[in-house]
Order: sequence, then C-alpha cells, then structure tokens
Amino acid sequence: MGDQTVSYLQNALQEKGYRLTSARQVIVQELAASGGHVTADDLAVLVHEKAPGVGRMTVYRTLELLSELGLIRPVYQGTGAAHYILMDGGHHHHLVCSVCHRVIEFDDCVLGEIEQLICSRYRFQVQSHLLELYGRCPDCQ
Amino acid sequence: MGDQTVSYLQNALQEKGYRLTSARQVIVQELAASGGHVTADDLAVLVHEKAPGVGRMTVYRTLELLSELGLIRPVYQGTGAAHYILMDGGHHHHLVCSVCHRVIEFDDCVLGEIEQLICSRYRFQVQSHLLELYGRCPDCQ
DNA sequence: CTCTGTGCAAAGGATTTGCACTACG
DNA sequence: CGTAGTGCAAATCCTTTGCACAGAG
Repeated sequence: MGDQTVSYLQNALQEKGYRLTSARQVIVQELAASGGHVTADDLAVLVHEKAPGVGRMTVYRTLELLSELGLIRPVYQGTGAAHYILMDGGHHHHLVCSVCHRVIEFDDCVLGEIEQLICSRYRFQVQSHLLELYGRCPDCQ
Repeated sequence: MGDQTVSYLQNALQEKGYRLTSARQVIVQELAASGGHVTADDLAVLVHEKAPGVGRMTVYRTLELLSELGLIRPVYQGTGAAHYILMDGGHHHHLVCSVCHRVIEFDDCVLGEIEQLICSRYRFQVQSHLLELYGRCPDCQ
C-alpha cells in the first residue's frame, strides 16, 4: 500500500489529463498510506496534518474524481459517512464481521472455492456476500 | 421477489423478537415488490401510497433494522442517498455500468469463472469488481 | 497566459434524535 | 398493561455548490 500505489494513482490522474497539484499529491499519499477504509473527513484530517493549507473541500473533490476514474470506491461500512477503498489493479475484497464490524482485507483473488478458502485461511465464518462487478453494459461498449 | 421474500423477511423479524407491526408489513411488502435498489425516500413514497399513515421515519428505522439483521444492505450507487438491496438467501450480485450507471441484477452464483460467464451471458464487459463477504471474524465466533 | 484546481462559506440533502403517543403481544 | 414501535419536527451530519483567487502546464 505504499509508493507503488501512490505513483499508480498519480500516473492515472495525469494520463487522464488531470493536473497533479500539490494538494492532490498529499491527498493521494495519505490515502495510500492509510491503506484505504477511511472516510472523507478522516482523510481530510490526515491531509491537514501534513499540509495545513489543503482544505476539506479539496479532499472531497479529489475523492470524487478518483471514484469517477474507478481508482477508489465509496462503500457503506456501518454508520454515516462513506468509506473509501482502494481498487488496486481493478479489484478489492474484504471481510466484514457482522458482530464487531471489523474489516479484514485480503488480496487473494481466487474466484473459485472462495468461501472455503477464506474459512480455512482467515478462520472467518462466511455468512453472506456481495459481489459487485463494474464495467460496461452492452449499450455502453 | 414476491411473497416468499416478504414472508422470509417477516419471519426473520419475528424470530429475532421484533414486532411485526402493520407499518413494517407494508414496508417489507413494498421493498420486496420493488425488487430492491431503492433509496429510503423512494421506499417511503411507495409505502406512503399504500399506507398514508406510515411516515418516512418508520421507513428509515425499519431499513436500519433490516440492515442490522443482515437481510438487506445499503450500497452507494452513484449520487447521494443509499440504495438498499435484498440479500436473499445470503448473497447478492449485480453489474454496475461505469458509463450509464445502470444496474443489472443476476442470480447466478457460480463463483468460479464468473467474469467469463458474465461476459458471454450478459455481454457485460467486466472491468473491476468488489467482493464483500459478511460473517464472523475469529474473535466473534 | 489560460484554464483547471482551490478555498471559503453557505446551501442542500439525507439521516438521526427527543419526546409524547399508539398499539402489538 | 407494559414495552417496543411510531410520528412529527428539529437537529445533526455529510456532501455539494457558487464564486473569486491561485497555481500548474
């Protein structure tokens, strides 16, 4: 979740023609450093510590931009504010405990026999799941 | 998405010791009838048409309750308000178009070779995905 | 230089809470 | 009957927007 993520995000921004401002650099750095699963406000605080000049609005707008580009995703995780997760390499998986709401990330993308694997590897008792696939529908290709 | 969903949800509520009030009955019926993917406000309007006495607050609170019980899930889908989806039988899958944001539901739960299958069956070009697994972590079992 | 990006403050929505009242079990 | 559930309104929280200014390319 370190430098490679940072440069990946920064490159993606520039390749799409967006400017790599100092504010965006800090935001992306802190987002990557946090490993994701932060709210916009959480991130704004982190960013503000590193770069006091960067306001909360810019964080919101940058997150929105990264979301549009498919680089991150907002998800509901318990209460209130949206949590943003990194979509490194186009996919993301995590386990959400239905009791303590703890979030356990995992990178294994073995789409077959997932649940058995999760159960044995993380000792996580899978009860249900949500699989969201993003892409282009027939009309939009 | 019909009567069986309704009775499933209603039974689940009662088994957990929650009262099956007339307001909750209508809310669950309309939620099931809509097939999910509605916002709390959307649902409040639907419910209000069928039962004018039921207020928006009750809809919010019922959705929150159903979410806690793992029967439905709030998800971000484009702008603003949370959309609620039915977690029938413990799982849910859908395709989200990155261009028009259309949502295409599918029931096939073939966890192997999913993407190829989706591509050939729905002509949906999968670009990325998010798989969320819900259950109990080691500490909470 | 020009146009995108930023910051502030204020608006706009969505969701939650407090409290008195109703009705399920 | 007693407690969980409801309705209303107001409060709260998150997010978006308008506009003048600053900085990247």
